[in-house]
Amino acid sequence: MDTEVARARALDAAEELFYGRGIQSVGMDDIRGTSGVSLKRLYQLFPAKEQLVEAYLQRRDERWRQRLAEYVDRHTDPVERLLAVFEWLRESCAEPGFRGCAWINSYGELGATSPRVLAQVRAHKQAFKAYLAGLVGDAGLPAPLGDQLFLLAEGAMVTAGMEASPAPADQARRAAELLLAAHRWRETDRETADPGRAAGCGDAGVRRR
Amino acid sequence: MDTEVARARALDAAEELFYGRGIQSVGMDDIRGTSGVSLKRLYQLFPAKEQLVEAYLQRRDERWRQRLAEYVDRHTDPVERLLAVFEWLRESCAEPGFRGCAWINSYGELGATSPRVLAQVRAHKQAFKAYLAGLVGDAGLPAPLGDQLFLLAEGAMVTAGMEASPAPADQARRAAELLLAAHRWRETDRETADPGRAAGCGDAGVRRR
DNA sequence: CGACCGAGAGAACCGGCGTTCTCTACGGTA
DNA sequence: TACCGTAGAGAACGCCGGTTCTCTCGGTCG
Repeated sequence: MDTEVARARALDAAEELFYGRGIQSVGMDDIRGTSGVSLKRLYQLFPAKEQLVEAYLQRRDERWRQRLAEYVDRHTDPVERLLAVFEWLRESCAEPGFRGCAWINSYGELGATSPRVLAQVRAHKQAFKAYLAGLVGDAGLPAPLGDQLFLLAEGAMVTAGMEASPAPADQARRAAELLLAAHRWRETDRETADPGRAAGCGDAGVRRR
Repeated sequence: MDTEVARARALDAAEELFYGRGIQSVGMDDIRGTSGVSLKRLYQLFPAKEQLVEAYLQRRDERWRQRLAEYVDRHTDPVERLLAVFEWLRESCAEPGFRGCAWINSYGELGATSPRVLAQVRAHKQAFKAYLAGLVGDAGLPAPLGDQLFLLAEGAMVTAGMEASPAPADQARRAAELLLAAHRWRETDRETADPGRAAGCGDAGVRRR
């Protein structure tokens, strides 16, 4: 068996088992059983379990972001591209075996004890946040919206996993639409009716009833 | 040592260690060392580690929701009570040793293998969501806002843990204000200018540019 | 054809951990 | 004082899992 094939099978098994059961609940022998790659080969490819975990998270990150980008690229309108993120999320959450965000789960389990895992988690979240920020910028919307949409997406993935339902992704999408509209209204308000308040980007415009 | 005291010390140690390091990374001997409660006593109080975990999550849930309610009860205005949730979240996230949401972390680690843990996690999230729904109802705001604020809060806790910063709680608070305003405007629009669209609660009012 | 290299299967090693057991000491009681 | 139940300290037990080693076998090259 080719080295590349063995590596791919090992990572396939790692993804299936680590994501489905949690990392510490899966032994290297389980990886061997599922992948068909012998222990000897496994340890040639990955000198320790931690590095298999790292490689699993990294490959999943690449694929995850690529699939997201492909889905988003089916749209050209900048606002539709933003909302497409939540549609894609909804599809992801509805897949069988969905169990929340792989990186958040890994963080809860190993974030405190494995610096390599922690680095992978942070890198993934940072990349996702940067991607959202790019979409927000392309739509000519203010940067804080990117962070807010990021929080909605995180909450949706976590909650969809725990409730075993894609409904949170729909709720997040509706919230995203409202936030979009709110930011746009605020921008136009600022330009036309009330330019003096442009500096304070806080809650001044919201509190009044 | 009194039984109640031993139980409390065991749970104190469990909370400190399980939350700080993850559950599977902490052995019963660590609990003993930190709590000063002998192994024999520990197993009299909790027949197995899983039940200590369960009790830890349950007691933390009670305290967590009580502290939240106390913070919220310092306000009387219904809208301020809603926003107080995010202020309290911000304070929680800023505490030293904050490492995200204990229940989300536990879900990632044991949700797939321990039904008792899974039940605790779901119960806690359901209770928090119900509490938010109550606040939203008290403010006379539409129910979907409760779910949306819930997602923001979840995202904020998770992200604050990973980034080791309370900033996400601030971002969530601003998003909450915008969502509140959006829902209110939509309500007034519906009553005054455009009652015919009241039935469709979807995105019709947002898409138009 | 024979020596060698690499790979796979599985045992072996070693430490860790959940759980139980033993031993000792102590405090209360007749 | 003698007895007894209890609690704590720590060892012991069994199992599991990460990692390494051994043995065997098939293919390759001189």
